Amino acid sequence: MRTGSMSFSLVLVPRYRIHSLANHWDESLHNLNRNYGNNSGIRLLDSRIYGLQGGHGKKWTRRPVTTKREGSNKTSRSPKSRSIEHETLSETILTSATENVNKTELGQLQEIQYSDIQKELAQNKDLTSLLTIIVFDTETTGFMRKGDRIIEIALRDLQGGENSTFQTLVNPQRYILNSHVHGITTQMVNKPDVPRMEDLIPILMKYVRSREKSGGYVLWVAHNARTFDVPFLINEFSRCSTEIPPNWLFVDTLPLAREVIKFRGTELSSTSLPALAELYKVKVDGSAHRAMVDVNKLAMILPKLTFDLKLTISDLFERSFKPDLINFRRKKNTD
DNA sequence: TGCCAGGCCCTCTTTAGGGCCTT
Repeated sequence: MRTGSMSFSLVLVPRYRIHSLANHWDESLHNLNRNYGNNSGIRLLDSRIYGLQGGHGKKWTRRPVTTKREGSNKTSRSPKSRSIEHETLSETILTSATENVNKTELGQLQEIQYSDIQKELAQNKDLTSLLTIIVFDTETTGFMRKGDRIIEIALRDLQGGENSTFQTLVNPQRYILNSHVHGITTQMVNKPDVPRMEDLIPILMKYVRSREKSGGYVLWVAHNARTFDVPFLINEFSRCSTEIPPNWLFVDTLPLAREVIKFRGTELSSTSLPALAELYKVKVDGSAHRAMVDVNKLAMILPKLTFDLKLTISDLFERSFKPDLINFRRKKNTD
């Protein structure tokens, strides 16, 4: 098991129950400021504390590939299969027969099923008791979904509390040619103590499960998530024959930044993460383009962004998407 | 020979083109 480069943080405040978006942001921001203001509030823990020995111990169930067809980036998951997943979350059963469902029907069912989830949660007055909001970021070997690989992943549970962050390098088992961007070199990741994605995924899933509420959903938030982080995540899970849990939903903050620029005008020079950080006067110590640094930036930007746009948790949730609804279409769509 | 990222948004407009955003 390659776990040596993984780390968790212990934020020195107790966990608390989220009552509202404002409370949620305020508390999270407070924790983040407290811990990053003096850069001393986070202690890195030995990964063994979290019990990371299970990767080869068969503690986790690998699920069949359902996110990608062989030789294609298009999703192979059908709504029929998803309905099964909703019923038996831990035992996904897929058959080749699901491949034959009419495409139009599939699209309609996808929309219906997902909107049902959104409706259910959006109408739930105690939405915050069901949602875990995780800000995340990935560093990769490049921009190409097909060929490039994730080499670092970091995430922060905005609920705070013990072990609210997760960060690790990932061994892509290849040379890294864009070290000038993030400072992560081939030598740093191609080591026995750096987990490969197949080692990491079960650990990551167990970590997220430890953060999520019973019967709840996990809202993953990233900047440009829809066309960058999430497709990379989908491909990595697919390569490892593991399915992204059906209760994971994703929010892209890039469209939110575009909305802000409409009424803020030239106050926001662009919709990039650095521009947002500048607008909201967010400063985080650390190397730019390292995953946890960008996670902490976005974690501090998010409450300001939602405040500007007057978004509630329900609003944020309604803007979320499921990974299997991402269009893996070619440029100049040939569908 | 064809591929080389791709979804979204804006503009000189949508039967299109180019820039932005992510590494």
